[in-house]
Amino acid sequence: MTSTLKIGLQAVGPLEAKLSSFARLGADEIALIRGRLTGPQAHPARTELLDGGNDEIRLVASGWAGVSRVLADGRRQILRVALPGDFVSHPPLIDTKVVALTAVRSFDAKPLLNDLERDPASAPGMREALQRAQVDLQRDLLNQVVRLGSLTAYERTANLLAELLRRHQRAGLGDSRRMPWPITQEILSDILGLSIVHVNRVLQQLRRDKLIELCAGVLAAPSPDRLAEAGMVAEGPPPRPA
Amino acid sequence: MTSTLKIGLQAVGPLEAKLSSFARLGADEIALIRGRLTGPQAHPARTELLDGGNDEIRLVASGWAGVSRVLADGRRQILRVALPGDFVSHPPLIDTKVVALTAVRSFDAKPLLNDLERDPASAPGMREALQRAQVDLQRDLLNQVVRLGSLTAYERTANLLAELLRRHQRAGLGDSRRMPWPITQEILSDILGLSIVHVNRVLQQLRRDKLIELCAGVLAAPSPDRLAEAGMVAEGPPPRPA
DNA sequence: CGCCGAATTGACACGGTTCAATTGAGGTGG
DNA sequence: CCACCTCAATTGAACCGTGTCAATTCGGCG
Repeated sequence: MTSTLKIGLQAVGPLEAKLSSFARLGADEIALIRGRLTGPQAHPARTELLDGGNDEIRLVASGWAGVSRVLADGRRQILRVALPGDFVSHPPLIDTKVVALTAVRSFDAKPLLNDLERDPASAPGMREALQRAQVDLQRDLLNQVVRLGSLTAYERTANLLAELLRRHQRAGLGDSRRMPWPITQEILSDILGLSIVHVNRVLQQLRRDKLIELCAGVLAAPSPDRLAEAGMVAEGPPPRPA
Repeated sequence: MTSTLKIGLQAVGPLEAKLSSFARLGADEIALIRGRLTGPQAHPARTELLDGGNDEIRLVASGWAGVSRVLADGRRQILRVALPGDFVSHPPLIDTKVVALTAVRSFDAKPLLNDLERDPASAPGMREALQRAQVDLQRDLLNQVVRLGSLTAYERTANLLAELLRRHQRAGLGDSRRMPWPITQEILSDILGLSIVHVNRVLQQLRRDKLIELCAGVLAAPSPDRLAEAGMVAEGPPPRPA
């Protein structure tokens, strides 16, 4: 077993879990995922994930990535967070890059997706799952607009944390109450469109309100429901289990 | 010539102009647009554009529509504005509806899109144009996140107005300096995530700064470039002309 | 031990909201 | 033709959420 293969086996976990939550996958389809992921790469924090290729698509295998736009005067907005199991590609918005928020490992997802496009019928479960994942992505993006446009700092933060918890759970990372918490408050402030100082105070308030606990790189929510409620989360029905 | 056909001929204007700005369309393809638009409908302001059908897709022919989410306590965020020539469908986010911001006329776009899906090769120009329009839509959505997350009220407003000017121009409605302005400041405040009172003050400031003029339902920008600059607009290269 | 980035805290400034009242512009009925 | 109603736009004043600046503490890590 080569080192690459070892990495590959770890890597499929989150993607496999995520897709399985959207549609039932056959053993052959899971094998397809494992066999078609190539070009493993390690990205130190703060580096870009994509090079020039305009149609590049990579799968985040571990760590958190962010789609971020930097304005002329230095303000930075992170448009979306990509967790393990998520795909990233060049955003159509100018001055917008995909950067590693933590250390990240990724794979080239082009071969896998090309195969599917060429012969959709060969992996019907995958195809449906990817479609649903795409819809989910769009939903989270719309929700990010609501977060930034209509929620207070406190609600905004709770809303984001609830979303990240759900996504981690779906990717098989952590349970519904706990997830890794690898990012700084500065990064969080760039996601939420708040100042770093205010993020700090909001997090403290959330802790005082017993909505979250934060220690040793792990974020725990004693009651995910109360957290979601505080964040005005609009919950749809859970996806069809596999 | 029936009344419906008359409406149809007016309706293809914006869509035809928009798509033509993305790819060269053959005469047969334009005829396809005209022939395949059915189910014309008139929507009074403040009503929903879509009924139950989950896969419904409609083309806005005149007026402005908005994708809006209403929170439990009544706060409303308009996620995106749909102008003539834009398609609308059920958003994946819960509690989110497509509503008429002004009086709107629309068509059922399903037959047209179904034809294209069934036989993509029959209208290659259309296919490419629709793809580019889709990318453009995604870009505007990402930009809405930046607007709400990182820009001040003044910048936010300038940025939105610049975007609406560009989109109107692309749809062949008004030139690069002028566009119809059919919405109230309350609606604008729901797009920008600001209070109605503050929107009023920002608009006055923009007028004092000679960035916009507003009268008789028409918005004029003496210098679109300065407006875009004030809005921190990240301009990409213009689309390939037809 | 000493360094450095991240987290935390306090004081203050400011952008934006809220409340409340006024003005202006159609639209309708007497 | 005027009176009246309603909704949108406008204005003023007070309030408050959030940003800014600056200093301090904390926690790894060499």
